Amino acid sequence: MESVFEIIAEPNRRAILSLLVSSEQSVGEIERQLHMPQPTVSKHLRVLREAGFVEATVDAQRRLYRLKPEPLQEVDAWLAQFRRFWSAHVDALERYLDRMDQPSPTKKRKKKKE
Amino acid sequence: MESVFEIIAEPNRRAILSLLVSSEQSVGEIERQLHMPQPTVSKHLRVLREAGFVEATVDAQRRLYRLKPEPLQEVDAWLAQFRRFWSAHVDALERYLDRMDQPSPTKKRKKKKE
DNA sequence: CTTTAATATTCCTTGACACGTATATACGTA
DNA sequence: TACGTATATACGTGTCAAGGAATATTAAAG
Repeated sequence: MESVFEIIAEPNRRAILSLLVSSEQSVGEIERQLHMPQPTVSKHLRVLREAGFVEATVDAQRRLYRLKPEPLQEVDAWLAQFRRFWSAHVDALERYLDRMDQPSPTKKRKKKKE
Repeated sequence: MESVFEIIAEPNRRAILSLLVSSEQSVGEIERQLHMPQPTVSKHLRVLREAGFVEATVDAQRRLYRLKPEPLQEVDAWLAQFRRFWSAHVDALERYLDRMDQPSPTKKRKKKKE
């Protein structure tokens, strides 16, 4: 389990991360909100913790987990190389649709979305 | 292989995507630049194609593969929910560093949070 | 000090998938 | 036609990670 991409490939782990974005949560709270068995939650949290996605503080018997930004920023950094590419694509599509708008009604151009 | 996250979990597939961001490439070109066996390249391209990450056009015996933006934008959309969070973190860090920077060398530092 | 609550860990099984090797298909050309 | 090139697919294999069930650990409460 080396890369951050493998970590977020697991749907339950993504769900946990999404849950933690609002505020820190205990294991039991995560368990209840996501309807997952407790050992499953603990095991995924362990993976997330060791990969640096979350950290925990002890509160009596509870562990409160919260998000850490760095690994997700790493994903963001990898995605950055594609943003230039797809914004160029959107521009090309818009130019294309603009050209389609003018000509005769025999073309298949459909309605524009609001 | 349902989610886009599982697709990009594989390092060779990420390498292929990064290669294609500059321009379209044939299977053989990918094979040579990434030093991967040809069947491996073809198999990964199949996965990427079926997931909508790439598309191919036929040029004689060659297939020219190029990037499609939508699936990567989907990843970007998922990441969006965390940007608010980590920019808040960066802001907090910057405020902290600002407080550390401004005072004259004779002043003492604030206590770190726990 | 026994019990209950919260979380972590262990063991086992199962399935997915990445790889290598070999072969198949398709196209162009002598 | 036969042949070389480019790409795709089939098959067998090993690895690894996720899930379930049971148990261990730790802390608080009684």
